[in-house]
Amino acid sequence: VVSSTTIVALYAASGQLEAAKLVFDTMAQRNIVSCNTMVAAYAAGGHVSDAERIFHTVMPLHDSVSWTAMLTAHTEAGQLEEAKNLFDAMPAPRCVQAWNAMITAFVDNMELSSCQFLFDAMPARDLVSWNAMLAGYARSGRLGSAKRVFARMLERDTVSWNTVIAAFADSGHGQDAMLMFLRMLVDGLVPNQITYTSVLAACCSWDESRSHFSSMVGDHGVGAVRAHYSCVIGVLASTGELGKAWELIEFMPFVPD
RNA sequence: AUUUUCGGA
Repeated sequence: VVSSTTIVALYAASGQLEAAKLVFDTMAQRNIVSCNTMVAAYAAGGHVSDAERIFHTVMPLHDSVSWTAMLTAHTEAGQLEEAKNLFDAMPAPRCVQAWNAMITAFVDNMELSSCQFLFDAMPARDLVSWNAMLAGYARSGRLGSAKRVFARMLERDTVSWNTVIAAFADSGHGQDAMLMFLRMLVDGLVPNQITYTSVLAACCSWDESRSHFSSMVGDHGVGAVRAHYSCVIGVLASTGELGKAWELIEFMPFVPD
């Protein structure tokens, strides 16, 4: 059961929902973990009714992972009301992950006041709760509130930093994004592919882009993806260096998008 | 072995 479940999870993680389903359907036995894995797989693919079928008719018992996975299925499908109902129907005590999933459901629907209410009401908050709240304010463009949340965080990880850096970069505050990036490095956090998507977009010259690009690959071992090239091309376009931009498009090891 | 937070799809 364990090895089959692992295979289901691996297929799901690589987006091969059909293969995951095939393995799950042909398993000799299933337990709560394998069912949870399949519910999560359907959730990620936006297949709510299939997730519900497993949740309601295949599984005899539910644990907190089952409930949280099902809640996420509704969120992914844009069903906020159903997500709320499921959250209310969950047996207490609800795990922190369920609270976090519910906060995310409100974030996806831009209901920031409900997010804040849940965040304040939950019995205990972890780093993910803080990051979810931060992402809510960042995504809705409420930079002031985002900064306030960030400042109040006692612990920050790469996700937290990525969220604020992206918030600044996306709102045209490139300088602030770069400053936050430097603070991130000073704090000893490890930048990843997502960090650099914002950092490269926040650059304002070819020299700056080039220096961050080589530091990305050389110092931090982050592989360049097409999005990184797109950011640099965007910088070149914004500075009017169209010749260089075209040259980079031809030079980059990706099909242009 | 499974669920919650950041970019992209």
